[in-house]
Amino acid sequence: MASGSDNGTQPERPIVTRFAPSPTGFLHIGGARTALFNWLYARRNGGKFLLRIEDTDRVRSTEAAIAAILDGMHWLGLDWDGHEYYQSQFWARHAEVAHELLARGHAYRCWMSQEDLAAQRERAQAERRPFRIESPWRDAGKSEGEGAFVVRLKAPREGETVIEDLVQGRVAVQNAELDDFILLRSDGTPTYMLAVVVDDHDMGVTHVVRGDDHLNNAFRQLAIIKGMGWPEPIYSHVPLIHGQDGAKLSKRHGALGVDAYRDELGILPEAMFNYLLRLGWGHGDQEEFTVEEATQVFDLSGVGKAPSRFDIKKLLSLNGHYIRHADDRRLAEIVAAKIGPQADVALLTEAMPVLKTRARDMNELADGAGFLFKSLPLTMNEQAQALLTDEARALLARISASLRAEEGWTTEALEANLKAYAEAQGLGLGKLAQPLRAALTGQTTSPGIFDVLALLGKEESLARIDAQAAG
RNA sequence: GGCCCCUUCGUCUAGCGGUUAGGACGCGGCCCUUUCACGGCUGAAACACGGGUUCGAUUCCCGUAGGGGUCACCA
Repeated sequence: MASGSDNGTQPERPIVTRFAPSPTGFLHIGGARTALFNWLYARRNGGKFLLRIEDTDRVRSTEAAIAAILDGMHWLGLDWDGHEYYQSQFWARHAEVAHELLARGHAYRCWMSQEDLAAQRERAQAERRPFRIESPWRDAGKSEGEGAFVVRLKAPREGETVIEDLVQGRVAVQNAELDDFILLRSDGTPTYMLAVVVDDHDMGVTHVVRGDDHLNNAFRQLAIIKGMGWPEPIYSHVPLIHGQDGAKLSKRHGALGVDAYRDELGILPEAMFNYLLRLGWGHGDQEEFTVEEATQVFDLSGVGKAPSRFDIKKLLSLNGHYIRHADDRRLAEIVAAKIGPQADVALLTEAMPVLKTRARDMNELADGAGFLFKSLPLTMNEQAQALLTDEARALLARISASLRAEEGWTTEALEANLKAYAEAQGLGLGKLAQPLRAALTGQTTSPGIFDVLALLGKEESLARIDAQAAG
């Protein structure tokens, strides 16, 4: 089978991928999909999938965000190998590498002030030429400046850097475009650019799968990797996910954490898994994938290069599909938690087969189950109220009498009973079903009326009917 | 603006020189039917544009337009 599982660069090494979120927010759709692709690629190829929390930004990183990310990954079934890594633990190592680069002549100390830099930038702007930092310290040899300094990479200026990206294909950039970015800040702390490279190397990461907003960074990072003489990872830059309007999905743009999809929108993890898998990736005409199937056929070479839009309608549709195929007891437990203490898991489980074809998310499912736990007097919605005309109430009274005589209170017996009654009265079934539905549920939509009767039980059914019956 | 990437129905996608351009979501219709769903059938709906290359381009190349990403002592 054709496969992008390796492009020949490091064929001997076992595959290691990683997901490296920064814990400044919750696990968002885009991050979840990146994690999913990394996980699938590792699982598909018998490799390892690692998790590294990029908590270098101590101010913005929070414990709550870390917990939410781990929780979201557990929910989606994305398990990582070994313990999770924390980038902040490796500061000393990052600095060590920076000094190694210094020693090798691939980096230099720079005493340029931020003011000097701003002036340089302004001048470039005034002359309408692209700005690229030009530090006088790049080739200053052993000379030293005064006070605080940063360590900059001495980026190559000749030639070009090429990446054979599993998703993007061959991408080349002129080295003249690269700048002497900062490795170590003036307070001695490492920048992200240095830290990722060092950590990925130290963790043995062979395949870097991430959002394509990092594509440009890859060229810079490669300069560090080459400077250290380390093996180059194989990159896969996955296109970003956009919102319905085509704009980048962001926090202020309706992006939610996966926990919100679970708790507020009532999405099942298998639906989210499947939706994310199919967003940006395809495998022939297949729409539905079990986790097992996905780990057998997923390949990064099947990931498209264009960004894709998040479509809640399709997610919901898939979710409805998975609800219909989900275990009744499991669904009942989730619904019971939404309904509250009056919910009865056993009854919900029994009702689930006729409930679950009518819901696309767990909230709808809970709403649909609501009638089971109502108590008299029932609250009627407007349409139900309108159905209960005097004529209908009179009919209910007669049906009540007929039903009272029913001994076998099963769906089948009730169906036979009511059909016989309707026929005897020369009425269509619809004539009695709707008033019954209104009386029994307070609504005009519900599962089949015989099922409703059976689920409610004889006593409760009759009580609800009698409450609306007249004449 | 510089650099990089992208462009098949409204959306997610299949396609990898020759197809009636396929599937899914959504939308319309029909069937099933006690309501609403589910399910089944069916309809409308796309190769951004312009040049090449070729016997033949959705497919390969180059432009144009449009979209996206990135240009920090953030990650």
